[in-house]
Amino acid sequence: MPPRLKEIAARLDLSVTTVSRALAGYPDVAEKTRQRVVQAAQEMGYVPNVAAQRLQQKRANAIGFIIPTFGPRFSDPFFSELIAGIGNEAGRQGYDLLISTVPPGEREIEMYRQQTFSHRVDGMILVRTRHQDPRIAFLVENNFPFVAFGGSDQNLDFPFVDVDGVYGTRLAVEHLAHLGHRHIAYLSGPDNLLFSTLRRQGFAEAMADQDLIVEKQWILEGDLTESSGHALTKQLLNGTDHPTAVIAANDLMAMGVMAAAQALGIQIGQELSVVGFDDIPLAAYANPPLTTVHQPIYRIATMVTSMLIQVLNGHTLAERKKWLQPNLVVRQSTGPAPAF
Amino acid sequence: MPPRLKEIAARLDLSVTTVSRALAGYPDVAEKTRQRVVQAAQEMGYVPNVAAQRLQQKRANAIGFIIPTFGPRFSDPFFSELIAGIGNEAGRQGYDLLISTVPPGEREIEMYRQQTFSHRVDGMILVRTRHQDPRIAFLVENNFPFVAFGGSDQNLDFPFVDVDGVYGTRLAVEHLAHLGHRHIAYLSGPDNLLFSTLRRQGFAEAMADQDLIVEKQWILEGDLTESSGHALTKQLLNGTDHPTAVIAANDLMAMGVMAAAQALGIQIGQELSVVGFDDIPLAAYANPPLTTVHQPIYRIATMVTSMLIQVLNGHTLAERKKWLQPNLVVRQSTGPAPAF
DNA sequence: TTGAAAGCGCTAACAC
DNA sequence: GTGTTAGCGCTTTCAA
Repeated sequence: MPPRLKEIAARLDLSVTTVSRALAGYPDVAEKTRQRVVQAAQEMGYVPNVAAQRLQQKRANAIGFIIPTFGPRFSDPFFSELIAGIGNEAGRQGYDLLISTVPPGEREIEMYRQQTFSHRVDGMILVRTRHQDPRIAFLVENNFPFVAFGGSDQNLDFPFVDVDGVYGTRLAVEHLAHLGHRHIAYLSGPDNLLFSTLRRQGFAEAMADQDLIVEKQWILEGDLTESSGHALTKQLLNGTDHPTAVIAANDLMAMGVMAAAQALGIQIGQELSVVGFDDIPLAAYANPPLTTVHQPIYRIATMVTSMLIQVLNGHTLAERKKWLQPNLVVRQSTGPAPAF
Repeated sequence: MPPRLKEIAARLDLSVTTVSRALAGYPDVAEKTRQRVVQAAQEMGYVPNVAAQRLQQKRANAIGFIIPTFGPRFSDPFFSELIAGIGNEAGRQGYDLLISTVPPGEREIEMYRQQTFSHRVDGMILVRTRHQDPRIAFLVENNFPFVAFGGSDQNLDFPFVDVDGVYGTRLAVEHLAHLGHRHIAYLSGPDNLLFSTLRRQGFAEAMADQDLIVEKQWILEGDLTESSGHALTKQLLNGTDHPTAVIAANDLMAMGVMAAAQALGIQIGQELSVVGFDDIPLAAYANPPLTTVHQPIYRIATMVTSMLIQVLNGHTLAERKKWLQPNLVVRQSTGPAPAF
């Protein structure tokens, strides 16, 4: 339906070559001709066929983001913030964004092979890096451009942005300790995620520094969903001995913690303090508003994307490994430890 | 880096054509040859160059979803549910999903022109349809395949799925009326969205049927964000005369309503009842859990996507206009009207 | 300053 | 059954 270069050329009695060069802004086209071409293209509503351009130029002008889905859905504000940031920055710089979803595992790497080898995308964004991450191994091995949100424990050199989870969790522990809490539980994320172990490590270190004892049965592993936070909390509050505070590895689980405790008639902020990690937009609107470690997800997403595009444009990055310091946002879900 | 058809052909001493046909599963290839080809392709890690396929076949095997962003971000559980559904269904059927964001307005239609005329995508998903929606006009006019989540007031024939918002809001009003509420406020979405007017109309009709008076100053228009719900609620509760219940056009605003009221020391479910619309996953984990009109966003997203793919495959749809009946999920944010 | 020709990698019509 | 040829729409040498 829309015209092709051939039609424009025919109408102006020029060759396709000249029209192409005129539109691309090459200097070796007469100014007069250039203007005629540009105007005709405008009038006829010309839009280049990207398949042809991509085939010829061997670049897709697109970046890929494969969401590692754990359930059948990936409805998680963390991911929507990410998509927002990646999408906006990619669009701003003239790149398409290709989204796919796949659960971690065998099929995941096959997906990466498809996306990369098929020339669908020029580069990829990786998130929630894992221990001995097979995705990183694959991309590095094939020398395919990518930038990660999250570092790695592999001895591989690749660009990434990450938030210091050890430090962030330390902030949470110190905050609670200063409020007099001595019995603090920790809800971790899946152990294979790099950030999970870092945050948990931060918890352990900070607890030790505060001379607080970490109770084994108060360290539980969830899957980062509200329902998981909910379920683990029921388990946690089941025994006779309760923690007075819970730190969750992310906000979604923290929301689950609050809901479960409240269902048992427990006052959050008084009887039980809760701290999250992420500071998703809803954290401020929770009841009570959630104290949480703030990481600028949206901004990290744009950073990661713009770094990737720099790489794709052949630039070298000033800083290949960026570590950001998070900060604690204190709201009403935390308060002084209850007296016994 | 990955091999092309030419390499496979050379290695097996076949023509590119035969290799292509063997891989495509054409019957006019000797079984023996087919096996050799398939195995070689497997061994060599062949992945077709999609740009070439797309150019040749004149189809992108991709669908587009342009998110109408109202702010700089589109972090909204409604959209993440949608992306989840669209992405999963598209992936399942072998389609790529191209995501872009653009605020409604001039540039929006230009974006649609780019996506469609450039052959980036074969079809599009449209959401949050508007009055005299220029996107629908554009797509219908250009005969470009699309399916919408939301009907239209234009006299145009196109496939869509929608939820009966008039009925849904009626359920909310009736629920509150049965609880004895007579002073009900309504927080609407932007007036240009079709569903906003339908839901508001449902509100007006149901109120009339219950012989309840609609107070002009208790009908406010928000932008569907929590912060908007928050701000409007402060305004609503500012005067001397309060409603005893608020119905919000979506859950996010309802969350804002609850937070704002609670900040004023108001007990939700006792002093003020709140009803939302959508039933996003977090509604159940709100405090108190939110009474809301449930619409199956994820399922609608997969329906819309599978309908679009059917259209792209040349099938005619059994049902081009699907209306779904929502249901009310009663939780703890609503309760008997307080006695005065 | 412009045009002719080649080719990106693939599929499809048509021979053989 | 298999190969030859042409062509999708574009960019890019290379000549003129």
